Amino acid sequence: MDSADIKLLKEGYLLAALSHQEFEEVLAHVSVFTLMQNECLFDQGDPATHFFFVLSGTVKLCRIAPSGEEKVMDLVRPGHYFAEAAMFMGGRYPVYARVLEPTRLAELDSKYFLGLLRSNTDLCMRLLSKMSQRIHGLVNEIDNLTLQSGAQRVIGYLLQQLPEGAVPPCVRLTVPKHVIASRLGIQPETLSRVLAKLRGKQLIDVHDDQIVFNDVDALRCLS
Amino acid sequence: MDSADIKLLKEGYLLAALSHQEFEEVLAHVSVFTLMQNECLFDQGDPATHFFFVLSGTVKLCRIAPSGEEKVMDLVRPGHYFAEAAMFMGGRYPVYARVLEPTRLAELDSKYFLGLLRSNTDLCMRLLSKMSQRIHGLVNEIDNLTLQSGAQRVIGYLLQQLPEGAVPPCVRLTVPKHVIASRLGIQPETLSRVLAKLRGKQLIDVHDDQIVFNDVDALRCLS
DNA sequence: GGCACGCCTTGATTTAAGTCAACCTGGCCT
DNA sequence: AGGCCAGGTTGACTTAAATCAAGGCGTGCC
Repeated sequence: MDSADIKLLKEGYLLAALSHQEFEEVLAHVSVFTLMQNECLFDQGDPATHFFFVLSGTVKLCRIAPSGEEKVMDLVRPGHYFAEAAMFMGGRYPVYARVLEPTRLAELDSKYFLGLLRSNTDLCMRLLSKMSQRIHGLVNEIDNLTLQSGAQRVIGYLLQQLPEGAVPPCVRLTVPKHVIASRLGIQPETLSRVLAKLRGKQLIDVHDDQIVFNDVDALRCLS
Repeated sequence: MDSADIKLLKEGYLLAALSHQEFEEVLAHVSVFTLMQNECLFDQGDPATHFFFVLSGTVKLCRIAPSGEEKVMDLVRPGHYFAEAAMFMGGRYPVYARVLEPTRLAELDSKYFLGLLRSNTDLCMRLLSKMSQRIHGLVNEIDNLTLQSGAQRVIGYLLQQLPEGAVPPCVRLTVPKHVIASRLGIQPETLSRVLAKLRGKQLIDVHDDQIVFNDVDALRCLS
């Protein structure tokens, strides 16, 4: 664990509220390791003994429905925590976690962290706020899934990925397209067709995983 | 505000962790009032100065999409809080709230309650747990909306409404059908057709808002 | 090299659900 | 009573997306 890792970890919202001393204590309870592509971190239904922070790479959180079909619930990128909700539940992981590429993770002990929370009210408040935001985000996602068409969801996703100052405006898809499709609740074929149609309208150019936006405003209108 | 109200309020998860004395203090900051059918409690975008608890009746939480379409996000029944997430955000209500029938509400001051939280860690922990559960619930709803058909969602909703020990197994729909349809992300016509089809298969009997289940196991298989 | 495999694309077809429209019913109003 | 309106149902039609099927293309491996 190098100093860049430590900086990243400290900036994550769960630990940002800690005093320097508290943070050092937490560090002593963190273990860092790397998983290879496609390795599984935990299975849906495993006891939630730990929660995690992504240092580099990408973690895919998936849920398997009773029917056997599976749905990508989240793609966790560097600088973000995951599985912390399961910690408060004190139960089991409601999803399984697999890495999409070689991924460095920090693993934190749930019991230890719960103890820490009990002794730090401010931290609690920040957490409450963060979790509200997450709820807000999920509510928005439900919006998207019910009130918007597949094409609108694709455009919304692309615009969301767009970095602020990019000139010309473009994005690089950092995960396979079929993963994006699942996240948007559509089939890979449909995603492919939507992109083809946008390309036909000259609104975007697609070269493999590079997407250039020719008319951001027009796209924004469509979403 | 009678003793039944007070009991209900105290059993709600937000206040359950309070000591008797703290609870009495909170009571002094609660105001109770009744809204008539279709009255609006707050609008989407209003500053989130209060959060609420339903003593009797039903509150509909709706979100209006940029396109102008609207979607029922939640139906809050007696014994449940709502708008507490907005309190932690410290911003504005992301939904509007309207009552579906004459409804008694308890209104709590956000600033006061935040102060209380700062002085009570246990309460924080309970809240964190509850909010995790809510997140869990929303994740499940996203499941439903993406990998289940409309018919499956309808069946799932009906089974969820089914009281434990009802013989014969039946439910009464306590809200208008078009509201249920919106909540399930389908059109009223589709809901009507799904129910008609289930009736055709002898799986249920429908008499207005009374629905009798003829074969719960078969339904469970279909969901 | 040549073959297999994963990922993506494209076309043809099917299906689920939305839309549009007509109609029925019961409650409510003057 | 008569008329009106909201809520619900049903039918015909349209549309969006899933499904099925084929083929392209790059990568890795024997």
